[in-house]
Amino acid sequence: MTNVDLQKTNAVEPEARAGDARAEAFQGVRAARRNELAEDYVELIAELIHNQGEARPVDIATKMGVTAPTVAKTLDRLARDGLITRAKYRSVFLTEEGRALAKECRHRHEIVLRFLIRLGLDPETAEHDAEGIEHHVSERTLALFAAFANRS
Amino acid sequence: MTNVDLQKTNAVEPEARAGDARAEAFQGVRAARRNELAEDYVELIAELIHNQGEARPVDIATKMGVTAPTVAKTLDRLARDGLITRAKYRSVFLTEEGRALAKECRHRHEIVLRFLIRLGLDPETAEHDAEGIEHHVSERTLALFAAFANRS
DNA sequence: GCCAAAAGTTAGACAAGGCTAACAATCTGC
DNA sequence: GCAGATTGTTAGCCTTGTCTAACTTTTGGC
Ligand SMILES: [Mn+2]
Ligand SMILES: [Mn+2]
Ligand SMILES: [Mn+2]
Ligand SMILES: [Mn+2]
Repeated sequence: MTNVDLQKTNAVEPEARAGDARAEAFQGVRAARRNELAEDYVELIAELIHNQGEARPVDIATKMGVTAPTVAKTLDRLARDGLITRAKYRSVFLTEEGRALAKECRHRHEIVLRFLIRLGLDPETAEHDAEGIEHHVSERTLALFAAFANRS
Repeated sequence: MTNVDLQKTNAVEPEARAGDARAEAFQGVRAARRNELAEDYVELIAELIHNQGEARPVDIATKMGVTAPTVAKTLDRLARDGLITRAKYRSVFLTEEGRALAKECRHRHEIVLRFLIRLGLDPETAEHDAEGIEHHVSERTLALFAAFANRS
């Protein structure tokens, strides 16, 4: 129906878009939400590999605050999506793509965290909020956050 | 193991907590995520009622960028949760609780948006990012955002 | 080297949130 | 006041992400 309206009233529209700017914003947020878990996982996996030498499901479960079967299923999805490799009963490895994503996420996380602390937030709340906010910050916003965090 | 370690090293722990601060942060983010949709819906419904006199599912679908059946199912959940009331083939009303939540969400949204614009972001990107960030901002952070947005 | 504990997997349940297809009710313009 | 358009509902499918229960594999202390 909205589709039909669009086609009628706007037949030259380059993309068959879903309507107004609001709808686009919500669609963007939904898209971001779909990546949140993968982002948090690869970031954590990279950190575990760095700190402990390997990323074991049990540690992922502890840090994420979920049960082991939840981790197992999630890791299967990450493997399916090409972000990690794994073998039965073994610890987890990042693919090239996973490593790249982890690096990017860590970078974003870092900036958001430093920004919040610079704003005046206590480190604990900052860490908490950064963990959620990081997934919803555009490149532009990130640049502004970085500039603010680094200002003298 | 971390669990066991914790129990060993911290047997007087008041709450049987799930481990470290990290796990708590992730659990908090997951809790926030569970409320996102309800928050966006009640905020939008309040706005539609204010602007058009009523909130019709078709308009909710258009603004949210989802299909009508998705809206129907979501509205059923909101009704179950006491945030709205609805009758078949009629438009949607907020309960007292829904109205309170909508007001709070609108307030938060407003502050986050003004904050981002004040930071130097273009209004369109600001609207986009605010739509995601608003759900992950603690009271403390919101206060800092408000102070920054209102500074002279 | 055995065997118990720890870690990991598998199976299966369940809710949320998205979709399409098909049908039902309401509204509107004549 | 009816027919066609619009709006709304229902049914059913799918994926994600969580859990518990039960099983298997690995590991480590003796
Ligand atoms: Mn995060
Ligand atoms: Mn993070
Ligand atoms: Mn929002
Ligand atoms: Mn909002």
